[in-house]
Amino acid sequence: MEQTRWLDDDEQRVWRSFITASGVLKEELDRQLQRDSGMPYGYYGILVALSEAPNRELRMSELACSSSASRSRLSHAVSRLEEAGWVNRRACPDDRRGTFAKLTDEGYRVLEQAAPGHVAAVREWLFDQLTPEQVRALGEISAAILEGFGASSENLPPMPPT
Amino acid sequence: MEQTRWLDDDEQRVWRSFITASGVLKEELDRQLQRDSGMPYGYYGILVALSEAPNRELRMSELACSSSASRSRLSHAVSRLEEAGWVNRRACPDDRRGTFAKLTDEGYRVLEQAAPGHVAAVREWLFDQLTPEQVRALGEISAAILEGFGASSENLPPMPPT
DNA sequence: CGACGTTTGTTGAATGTTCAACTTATCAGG
DNA sequence: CCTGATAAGTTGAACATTCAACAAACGTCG
Repeated sequence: MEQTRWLDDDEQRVWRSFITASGVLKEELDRQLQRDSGMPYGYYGILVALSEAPNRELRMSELACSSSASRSRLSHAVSRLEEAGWVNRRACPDDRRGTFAKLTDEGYRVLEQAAPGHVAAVREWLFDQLTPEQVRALGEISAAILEGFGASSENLPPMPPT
Repeated sequence: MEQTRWLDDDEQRVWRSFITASGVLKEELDRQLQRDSGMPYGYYGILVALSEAPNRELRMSELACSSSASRSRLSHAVSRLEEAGWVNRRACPDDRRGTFAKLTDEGYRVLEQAAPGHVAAVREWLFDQLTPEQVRALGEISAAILEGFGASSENLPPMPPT
């Protein structure tokens, strides 16, 4: 094995700032959504992905991809969303292994009601803190990180309806 | 109430890229640490914070701050770390409400063993994907986001020992 | 002093996530 | 057609995190 290339002080600072900032931001968004709309951030992403799909439904596997969730997480999450009446499951006719998840009308209404507060929070805590130049840079940086995981910057996930 | 200022297409792309990239990165680090060292990322941060403290111990409240954890989360986490024999609790003599958490020798050894793999992962998935200019920009962007939460860029959290 | 508000830390319940195992179905080759 | 490999989705157990409630100790100000 090779010997470790430790982070120098600058890298150290950047790394800690980044991981802390993204963590705090996500936690605050989670809290905001939970408080105002009774769902964690991840569930919001699932509803958004469904809301943008044709007929507001997707195969579980596609939904997992769109919302960056593991199959297992999605399965559990959809069960909860189904209990809440926001999503329905439907068997896939073509592939008998498959399942469709479909956003219900009520789910869509809940999403419409949740979106403004969520977007306001994203704006306040992210975009309002950055210059236009920084926003552009952040986009490129994020894309580069995703590239590193082999995730094409295509089929990116969640956000507001309309 | 005002009417919502939705994200335009560019903002949309930046936002989704950012939240996805930071999420995937954190998940991969979590998986790497769990697999190679049997602890989640948050626990690693706690051990690092302790390792950097004088005498390798801190008041629970300071530790919570240093590792960006809620009091409750920290309390549960330290209980687990204590069961693992990596951390000890000790009553604070000055303030009888207080508790010190102290990294054990074994805990330090575990941390030493975990750090190289973790740093290698951070380097591979973050720094290796970015130009030096992007790294610099990411540092400033992260600091700006933290500023927005009133968190001074001071007392930033976790990373490798030595 | 002494009452009230604050800080510190813990706890238990509810919830979310992960991992591994499993079932069922599709697909590709022989 | 049959077999083995792969893919889709679910499940349960173990674990982590959140929230609200709580207990105990400070601190302060009348």
